[in-house]
Amino acid sequence: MSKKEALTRAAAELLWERGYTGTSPAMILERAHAGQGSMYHHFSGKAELAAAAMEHMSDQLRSRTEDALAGEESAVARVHAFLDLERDPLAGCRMGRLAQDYEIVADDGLRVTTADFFTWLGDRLSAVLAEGVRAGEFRPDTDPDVMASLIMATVQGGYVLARAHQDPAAFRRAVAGAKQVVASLVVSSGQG
Amino acid sequence: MSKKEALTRAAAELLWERGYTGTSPAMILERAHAGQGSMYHHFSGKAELAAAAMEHMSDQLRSRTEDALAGEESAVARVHAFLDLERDPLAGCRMGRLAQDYEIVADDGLRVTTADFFTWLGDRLSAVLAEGVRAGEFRPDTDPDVMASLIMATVQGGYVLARAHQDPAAFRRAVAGAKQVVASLVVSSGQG
DNA sequence: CTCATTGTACCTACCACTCGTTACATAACC
DNA sequence: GGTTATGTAACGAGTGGTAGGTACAATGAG
Repeated sequence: MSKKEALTRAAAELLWERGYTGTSPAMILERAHAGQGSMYHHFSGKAELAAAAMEHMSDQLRSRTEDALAGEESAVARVHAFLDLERDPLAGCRMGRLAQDYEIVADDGLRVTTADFFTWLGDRLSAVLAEGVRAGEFRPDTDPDVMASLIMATVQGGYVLARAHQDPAAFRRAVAGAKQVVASLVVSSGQG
Repeated sequence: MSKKEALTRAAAELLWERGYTGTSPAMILERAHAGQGSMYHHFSGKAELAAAAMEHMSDQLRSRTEDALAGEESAVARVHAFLDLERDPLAGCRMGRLAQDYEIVADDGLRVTTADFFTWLGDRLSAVLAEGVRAGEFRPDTDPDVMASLIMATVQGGYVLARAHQDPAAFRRAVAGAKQVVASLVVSSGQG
């Protein structure tokens, strides 16, 4: 693994654990077993390294998410698969946590990475839900965009609650609610 | 206003804007027009001042929330009133954002303030929902705890999405989803 | 030899904090 | 009444350490 890659990985880990403001170049260098020169050779500074790390994380998340949302099963099954993805509630969402960081939001170059991720995720969820509506699986009055927002927000909010309580159950409870809601949209169930 | 109060207020503002890690004593002193000695006279350090500021914010939020959740209207109306409370989506939730901060979570004394707030909020929402179920307003199979979690998570997640996109509409869309869900639990509407 | 890569030394600014000090109010003594 | 204790509030200089970065020399593959 090149030093550049080691730096990117170390930065990604630390951004996840401590956020942008809470991560110093020194920490990254130590974890990557690299000297300062390496970092400032490959990257113009902390912000550019963070941007690379964020792209890395975003790619990971997209591929994991796509694994759940693609496939041949029903739309309900795929949305549930998304909600059931293995997550670490106490660690938080790699993208969501960064969106709470003042310096990330202040630097448009960094913020846009998180915004693009959530735009992509919202579009994907919305598309799957819309498919489900077209297939007659979901009630016809289902609003895919609003439901996609609700699902994303529930997951993100679940992380917040779990961290506050230091209890993964808080996350699971919120996600359970989202699953109930999705299930209640299904036409064939006795709810419609 | 005493310097102690000025310091607490300034700290509360800055914690909201920049988080715990991103707020330095120097910033607080400047905003409070206080000298360093004042701060270390009234508080043992940054953590204790932050704790006081967080209590202050928690009290504010509880009173605003209670205004919405109390009252004589129906349970649906009160939950909707809670969801419709005036908020600043781009600023984020005073408590929720801090729960994302590494140093807050690492310091149990600080974290517990956020945990207590969300415990209280969850209990209040759950109680209102349970009332609604008992009154025959909500479907009898409604799970008040899970729905309370879902509502809290949606609001918290809405903040995350709004900050990522730098667009309050993202928050409103998530909350609109929550309101639809609450409405769908109502027995008398044509949905049951 | 050359040039991308990496490490060391150094720099300025800021962080969180300690400490000695002054300002001012009330209380106690003669 | 005057003046000396006592306690609280407020101030800012100074401290050791770290943040984020620059300058430059050493290394090593082609």
